[in-house]
Amino acid sequence: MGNKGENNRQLIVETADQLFYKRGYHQTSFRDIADVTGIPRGNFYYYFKTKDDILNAVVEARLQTYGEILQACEQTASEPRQRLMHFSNMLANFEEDLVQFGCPIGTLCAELAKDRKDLKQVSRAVFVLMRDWLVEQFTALKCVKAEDKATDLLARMQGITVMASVFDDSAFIRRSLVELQEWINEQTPA
Amino acid sequence: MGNKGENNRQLIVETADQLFYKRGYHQTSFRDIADVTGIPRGNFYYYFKTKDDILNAVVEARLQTYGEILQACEQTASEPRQRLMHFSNMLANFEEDLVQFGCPIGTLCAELAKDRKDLKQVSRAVFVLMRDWLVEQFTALKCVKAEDKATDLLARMQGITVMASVFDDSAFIRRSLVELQEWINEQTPA
DNA sequence: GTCTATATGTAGATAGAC
DNA sequence: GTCTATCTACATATAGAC
Repeated sequence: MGNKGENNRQLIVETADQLFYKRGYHQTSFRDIADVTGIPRGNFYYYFKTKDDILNAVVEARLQTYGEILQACEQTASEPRQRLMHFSNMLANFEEDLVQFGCPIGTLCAELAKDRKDLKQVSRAVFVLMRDWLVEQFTALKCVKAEDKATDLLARMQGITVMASVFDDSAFIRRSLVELQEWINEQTPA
Repeated sequence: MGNKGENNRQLIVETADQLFYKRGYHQTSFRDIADVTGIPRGNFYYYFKTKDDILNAVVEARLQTYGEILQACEQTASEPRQRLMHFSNMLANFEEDLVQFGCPIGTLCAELAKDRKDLKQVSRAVFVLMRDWLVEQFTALKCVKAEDKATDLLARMQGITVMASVFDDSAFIRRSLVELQEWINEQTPA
């Protein structure tokens, strides 16, 4: 009844999201997306003008997804410190994929920073979303320099993910998560 | 006198090294390397069988380069803690490129982890080189769990680089380096 | 809205003259 | 050793029938 189109569009975006993550943006072709979705290559241009437009839609979808994750962190815990704990638990929750493919957001920005700075700016919106939320939590903890703490936490998680992937070492994630959560517990009003 | 060939080979490797860093492996074509070096595309196959072989040569060259950097850290300082300080100073020394293109080794491994795990294993040799050296330094410091400390330091540096690149923020590198060096100073035998 | 056929460009790789 | 011309495959994107 005319909503088949929207279903197809969503299917393309979800599939592209996964493939951009697990193969990379440049290494994902329309053929790849067509093979997974069963939608012919030519149809893509009914929904999107260019491949870049698909990336824009993927970033929008990720903003939605990670926005919901942040909401879940808020609803599961009322105390900011516990919310940060839940946030950092993402390292454990996505352990297997992180080791194999790295962080979906970090690796996308890293890839696009090299030859598509315009798209990198688009992709980093997901990091901005998370950083802003983290600033709220550190501010609620009455930490000094909440902005710095927020970026520090993201940097710690990115570094852990990069090295875990380099050395195919999921145990490193688990060990580092313990240390990271100790660090979170040390964050006080000063 | 027959050594022109070796010069050309070295020129190809050095140019590929730079381009693989600043554009990425997959996004660097033979045409790109030919344009920079002035060597015709067809000639590449006199020196290398495949593009993958060029990557292997680039990794060998990087092992040489970073081996020399580690030697310099050793020769500049006799105390292990000071050697670690010099090592971490790489963040400041390469600040501009790190913000624009990320870490040459980290981003290469991250890219290849997605669709060329075989080449990722090759590329991570540079990390193994650095980690082994760091283990020596932390062991000389009589730290417990020197292996863990070595990987922790690499992870911290990777995370700092990723976020600095994401937010185009070289000031974040400088601030984080101060905190990282405080951490190095806290590493004691206990 | 859906699909096939195709245009246009470029990738890695090869052949063979010089 | 060096260079040009070319092969095959596949990329994004378009045209137009149904």
